[in-house]
This record gives sequence, structure tokens and C-alpha cells, in this order.
Amino acid sequence: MRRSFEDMKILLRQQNIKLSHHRLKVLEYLAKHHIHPTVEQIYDDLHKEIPTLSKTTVYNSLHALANAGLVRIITIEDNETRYDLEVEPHGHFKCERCGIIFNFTIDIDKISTNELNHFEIREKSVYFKGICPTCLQQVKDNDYWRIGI
Amino acid sequence: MRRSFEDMKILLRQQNIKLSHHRLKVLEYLAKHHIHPTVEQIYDDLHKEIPTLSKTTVYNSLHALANAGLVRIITIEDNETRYDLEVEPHGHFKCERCGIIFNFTIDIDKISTNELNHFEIREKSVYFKGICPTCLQQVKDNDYWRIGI
DNA sequence: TTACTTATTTGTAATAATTACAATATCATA
DNA sequence: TATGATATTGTAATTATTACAAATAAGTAA
Ligand SMILES: [Mn+2]
Ligand SMILES: [Mn+2]
Ligand SMILES: [Zn+2]
Ligand SMILES: [Zn+2]
Repeated sequence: MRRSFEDMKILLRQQNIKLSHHRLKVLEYLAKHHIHPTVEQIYDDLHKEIPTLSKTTVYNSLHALANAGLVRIITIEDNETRYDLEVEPHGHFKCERCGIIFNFTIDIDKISTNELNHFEIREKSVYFKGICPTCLQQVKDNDYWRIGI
Repeated sequence: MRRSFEDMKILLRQQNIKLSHHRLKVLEYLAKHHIHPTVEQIYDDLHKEIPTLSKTTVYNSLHALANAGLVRIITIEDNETRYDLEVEPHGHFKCERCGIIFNFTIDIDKISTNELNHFEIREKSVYFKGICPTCLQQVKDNDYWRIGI
């Protein structure tokens, strides 16, 4: 249920957010790489293509896109913010060994919130941490258990 | 279902974590102030009592206590880490206006995780953002709606 | 107690992510 | 093409966290 690139352009136009070259490149990057990238990753990769791109512009673009509701900001670790084009509610699992962030579907409404009746909820986040299957296998092959991860 | 101070001391001794004066002060602070404080808050408040306390020690103590399983690290915003003595699973609601973080109970196991069957889950987090009842009222009294928050 | 060993604390410096801001470039429209 | 508004850049500032070595405190056994 991912939005098409054209739909996103329309959304941006509706909200009077200019479709500047760099913004579209950032958007395109997110659309191509569903890996919840960091600013660093986006900047490093795009910089190869667009040598004049600055990191500030990546930040600016992501904030503009987030305000427009096209991009979701994911905070799992306090030392890195990650960005996601998928704005439909879903959970995130971060592997503590390889760092990859996986999506998983959740029925967010099953989380009872009767205690929050008088709160206005604007955003819901669910994230898990642990070890992914690939890393579990590697860990089994070696004996890294001893060192904790 | 909060742990008693004595129980926590026993846990620390079991794990061979020394009950140093400063660590106990940090622990005591968390026990008295269930406000999910930042390092800054802990440091500022304790520093009045213990003028020789350094911020590094607050970080060290919190990490030691977290490793011992007595303290939970909460990452909601990427620019501030918060700490919680309550390690039983529960959700957090952060008010985007006043910044207060509220607890709420969740039945974490209701979140279906069949997609994560082959993952080893070590930690689950649920947090919401929005506006708390107090702020909603204040906002209604004024007309801050216009400015978005 | 004392001497010795080990862990903690301190203070400062380094790191790293993000933001602020002013100058410059680009875009949209007339 | 000219004009005004917005986007982008580059740099500097800010801020949270970590690294590290020296000083201090705590723990232990004689
Ligand atoms: Mn995602
Ligand atoms: Mn809590
Ligand atoms: Zn992994
Ligand atoms: Zn509030």
C-alpha cells in the first residue's frame, strides 16, 4: 500500500511545498531504498550523484517531507534518526547486532488506550530490539554468545 | 509493583555492582522522582546536594544500573534520553506541548508478532505522542490552535 | 590499622548529530 | 527578462554523549 511517486508529488503540490530538485532526489532515494536510512547514508549516497548537495539540504528536505506527512521520523536509538517513506502504522524491529531495521505489521488499535481517553494521540510508535534470524544463525555458527551479542 | 530500595541493593550485590555512594544517590533520585528524568535533570538536582558530583558519573551510574536491569532507557526524542526505574513493560505518552511523559499500561503480548517468529526479541517499546489533558484545556482556553500546538 | 588491589569518580577533551544563520542560487510568475 | 519568494549552501554554533587518564575511594587480607 505504498504511495506512488506521482501521488506524492500531488500531495506536495497540494501543501504548497515546492518540488525542488533536491527534495525530489531525497524522496526518490527513500522510495528506492526502504532501509530506514540515516541522514548520513542518504547524504553519502546522493552526494556521489549530486556533488553539490549539502547535508543541511538533506535535513531540510527530510523535515519538509515529514511536515507534509510523506516521511516518518523513526527514533529508536538516541544517536541516530532514521527516515521511512512508509507512513502507515507498522512496527520496527532493530537488530542489535547488524543494525538492520525490519518492518512488521501490527494491529495498533489492539493496544488498549482507555487510560488515555482524555489525551489527544497524534502518533503511535512500536519498536522492538533483539537479534535478527541471519545474525542468530551466524552467532550459532560461531560462539559469539560468550561475548554477549 | 515497584521494587523496593532494599531489593534493588540486593540485585546490585548479586551482579557484583558496587553500591557506591553516587550510584545509590542516582538510584534514590529515580525512586523519588518518577518523571522519566533526563541526565541533565538528575545532574542539576543532585548537584545541589552533592557539589562534587560530575555529569560523567551520572552517565556512568545510569549505564551501570541499566546493565544491571534496574533502569530502563527511554528513547522517544532523538535529542534526549530519559531514564525509568519501572522496568515492567508499559507504554509512554509524551505530550508535545509540555514535554511530560506519562505511563500507561499496555498488554504488550497482544501485539501479534508472528512475523517475528524467527527473531529473538529482547526489548519491546511502545510510545505515543500527542497533547495531554492539561495542555488540551489550556489550548482550549486560549486559541493556540492556530499556531499548530 | 595498614598496605595493597581494584573499582569508581572526576575533569577535560573529543566526537558526532543536529540546528542556526546569512549569503547565494534557483524557481515561479508576470 | 525582471521581481520576489523559496531553496540551497557552507560554515559555525549547539548539544548530548563518550573517551580517557589522573585522582579518589572502597574493599580485602595480613
Ligand atoms: Mn518502516
Ligand atoms: Mn515509565
Ligand atoms: Zn542482524
Ligand atoms: Zn502537556
